Amino acid sequence: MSTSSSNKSAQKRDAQFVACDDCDMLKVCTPISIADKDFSLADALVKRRQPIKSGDHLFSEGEAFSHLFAITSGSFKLTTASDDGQELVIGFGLAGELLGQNAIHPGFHACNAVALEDASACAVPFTPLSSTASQIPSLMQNIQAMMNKECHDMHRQFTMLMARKNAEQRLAAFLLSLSLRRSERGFSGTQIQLAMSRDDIANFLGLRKETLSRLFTKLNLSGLITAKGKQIRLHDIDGLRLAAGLPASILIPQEQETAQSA
Amino acid sequence: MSTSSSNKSAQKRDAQFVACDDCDMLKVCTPISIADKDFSLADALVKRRQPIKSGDHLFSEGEAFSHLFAITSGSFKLTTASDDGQELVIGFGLAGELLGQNAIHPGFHACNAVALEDASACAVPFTPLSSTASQIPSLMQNIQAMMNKECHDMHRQFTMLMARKNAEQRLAAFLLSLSLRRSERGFSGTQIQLAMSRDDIANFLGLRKETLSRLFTKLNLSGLITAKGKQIRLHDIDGLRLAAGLPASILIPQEQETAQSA
DNA sequence: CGGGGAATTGAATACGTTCAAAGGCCGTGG
DNA sequence: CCACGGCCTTTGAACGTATTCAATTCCCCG
Repeated sequence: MSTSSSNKSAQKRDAQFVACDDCDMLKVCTPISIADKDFSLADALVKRRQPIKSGDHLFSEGEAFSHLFAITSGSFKLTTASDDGQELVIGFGLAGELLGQNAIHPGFHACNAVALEDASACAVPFTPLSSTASQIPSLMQNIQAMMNKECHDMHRQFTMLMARKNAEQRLAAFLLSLSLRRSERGFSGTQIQLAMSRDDIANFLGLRKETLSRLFTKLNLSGLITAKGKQIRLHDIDGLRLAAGLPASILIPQEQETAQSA
Repeated sequence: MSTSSSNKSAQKRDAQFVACDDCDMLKVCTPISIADKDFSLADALVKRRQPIKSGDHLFSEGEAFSHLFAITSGSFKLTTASDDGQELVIGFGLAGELLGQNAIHPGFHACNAVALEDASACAVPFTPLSSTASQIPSLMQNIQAMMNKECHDMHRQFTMLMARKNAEQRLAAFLLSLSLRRSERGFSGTQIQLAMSRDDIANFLGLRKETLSRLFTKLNLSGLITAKGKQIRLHDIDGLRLAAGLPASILIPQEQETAQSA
């Protein structure tokens, strides 16, 4: 849908959109297209680039699982209700990333996906996908691997990021994680326009917004970043890694393992 | 090794062992036995009740994945090296539970499994298992479900238990989790003989041993538990749930979802 | 019975939270 | 175009919780 419209804003718009090549769903979409005689099966299955308005739910906690989603633009926060009813932010979904995959097993969504800004997503209905997958081992494997990676990242994230780091380390690690995830999709890793509020970040990191605010100020003063509202610029990645309590990046060019996906 | 020895201690010894009926591997073992003409295929595949000495590794970080393990007696701690080389306790494995399943996907173990006491485990070689599984859908599904449950528990554990609870809530939640997991295998849920040291618990909970010690004292004084060394007695489950910041248990008889597997 | 590691206790400190207030940004309406 | 109001963010000060360092006690094992 968004591939139409005027030429004028195309430049700017495309900069925010993620190409299929940069999308995590590629490994799902491609086998579908190739395997079937009809080359456009993927197109037939996938509802491409559905718009979601800021604040709207892509899916909600408890909802039956039906589709896998690939975020093609915008971003989402993943939330769940805590035992005492508070909103818990348990992650963020950025353009190019997948959402909903951890609902495959239980069959229902364990969290809400709320658009942090106007966004769009491709929706892959899972029933035809899984029946296709059962005939295409590589597709099944891709889906499996995807879910497992997700699981591992989550585990690592909480083991490392949440439990044993102090406030400053958490924020530094969070910014680095965002940076890395953006880089992986072809966005700038040093110039970041945050979509989420300080509250959401604080909630996600298990801190208070006041604490988080002080930390932003501190990182600003130390020269590691320039944070002006939601515009963040990272000046010193290695310095941030140090501040995050992570090993220096020099030795690990492709640091898949140490990267926490938020 | 421990299956031999005198008759005298048999009674006591068996009390610590887990029967196949109480073992998480049952769903894996049973389909193998049934599916094959040779009813004893499971026996042929599974290396039953291998002894592991206290302090020995069932598997180690980085090691190639080859077997699924079912703990038939004793217990293990799961550890990994943190970024700065410290030991991080990321979980515990109790009798009747599975170990190694989260190594299936990456193909290598992401953590160490260290016996906290003399233990024994059944080892299921994964290659024949997975080839068997590809012919038996239900087996494959069971393995899948197993891994997914693990993933969810882990996620929930860290989301809820680690990140946003204070020290007292963490300890209370930890004790409740142990209690529940023991109950599920037919062990007492109120009388617990800890296999792990205070240090290991503190490490797991992201606290200092001194803090943990003070908390044990506090819970003792409040009458919720009696902790004398590694002998723990839980007196008031609902009180503990309250202390853990969890909703009361009354409404949820089978609280699979709220149970954090440590 | 003695040695040594584990566990507990105490006191001072550091870190994050809480409560309170001020500042800044943005959209609405005059 | 500016003024107003609301919300998000920042800053300040007091407080509470967990950590740190140090000393002591307990308990297991030889």
